[in-house]
Amino acid sequence: MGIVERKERQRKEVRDSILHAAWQIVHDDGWQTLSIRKIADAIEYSVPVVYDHFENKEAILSEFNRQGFKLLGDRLKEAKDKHPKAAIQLEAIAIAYWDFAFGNKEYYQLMYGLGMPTCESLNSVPELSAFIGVIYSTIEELIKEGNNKTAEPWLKVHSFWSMIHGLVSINLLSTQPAHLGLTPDEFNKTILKDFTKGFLKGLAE
Amino acid sequence: MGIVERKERQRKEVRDSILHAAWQIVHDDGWQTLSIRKIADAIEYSVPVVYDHFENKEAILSEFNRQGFKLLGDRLKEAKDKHPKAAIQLEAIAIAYWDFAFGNKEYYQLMYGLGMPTCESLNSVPELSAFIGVIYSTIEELIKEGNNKTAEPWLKVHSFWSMIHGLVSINLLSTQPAHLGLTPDEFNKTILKDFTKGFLKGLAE
DNA sequence: TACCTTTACTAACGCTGTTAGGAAAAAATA
DNA sequence: TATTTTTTCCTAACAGCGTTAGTAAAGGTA
Repeated sequence: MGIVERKERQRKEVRDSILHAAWQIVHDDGWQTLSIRKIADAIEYSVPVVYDHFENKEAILSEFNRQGFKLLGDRLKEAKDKHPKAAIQLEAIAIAYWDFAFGNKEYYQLMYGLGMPTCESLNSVPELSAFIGVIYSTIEELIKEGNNKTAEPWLKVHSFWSMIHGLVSINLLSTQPAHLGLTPDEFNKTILKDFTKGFLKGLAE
Repeated sequence: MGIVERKERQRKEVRDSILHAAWQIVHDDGWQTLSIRKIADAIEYSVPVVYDHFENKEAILSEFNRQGFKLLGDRLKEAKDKHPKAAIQLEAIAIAYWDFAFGNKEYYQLMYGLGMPTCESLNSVPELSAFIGVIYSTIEELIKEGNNKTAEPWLKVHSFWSMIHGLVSINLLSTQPAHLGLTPDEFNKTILKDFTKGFLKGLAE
């Protein structure tokens, strides 16, 4: 008699409906508004039932976190496998990464812990343009000095800023283990200098 | 008679004490635990007093957001002004940026909206290493093909990943305006390709 | 039918941001 | 100085949150 099987099946159905409802809420109103009570309401069960399937709210988020990285990995692999040469593969990976992030903002935000309280900002902070200005003026100067006069300063500024911010934020989210016998700080400053070197070469042509 | 002046001074004192208390809480236990009640408790006033000085919690965070960008801008300017040549200035800026971020984690996290619910992770997600693997294998292949055999794949992987993530997350936080007559998407994909090109050059030596 | 296990509920605890309304203190006026 | 007005500040509440203890009902077993 398949009683236990049916029970297991029903259990899984409820679990899936929790994830489905959660995703709907996140999709509609963002991670910040996701709550256990809303999920319970959506699946037409009481609150403690949710806790029979997930230890706590974080466990639900973890599930999506995993899904997100799985999906991203798959997309990168797909993009890579479309081309035979590694050089072209790398660009395809970059584009695929970009498309994933913007085609699945909810996933990406969760995966990298984006989306804190004051996130509307960035645009509305006057101090931001002042700090960008420091980078801008330096790069402007470099273009003036170099041979690559057609280089677009804004483009280069964004590239430079992005690189550093990416490096920083990845390291702020997870404490990297030691690589190559270097401390994480040494390792990352090596990346920083390596990148700056390549960046300068791109400006000097 | 300086009654209004004294009142204004006292008002400012309370306002400052709110910010001071808030900063202490954030420094001790992180942004996630900051609450109006805790602030009120720390300044030995009741909750509504806080609302006499800040419209809401976000206004307090905005204040620190501004401070953060101001401080970052100043640090970058300092670093820049220590050197005469733009090329060296740029590296100094990169290092100063890094040092600011890790010397002022609280500011940086707020400024870039880092620090969501499931942020312990990144390390504990098995799917992450799978997705990194796709990038790793491609770069490994490129090093094998190129002339720069001593290039460190891990270093390059982190550099590549950081660049894309930085670009993505900055664009997810704020919708960039159109630059150079390109849509933001076009603009950023140009950066992406430009960066990939330079990156490849660095691998080929 | 009597028993036991599973399932799902109500109700609570201690938090959160935010605000309405009233008491007390300070200042201004008479 | 006494009275009135204004400012200051607090208590208490609303509505929401994650989480859990304790209980009633339903399902399966003997």
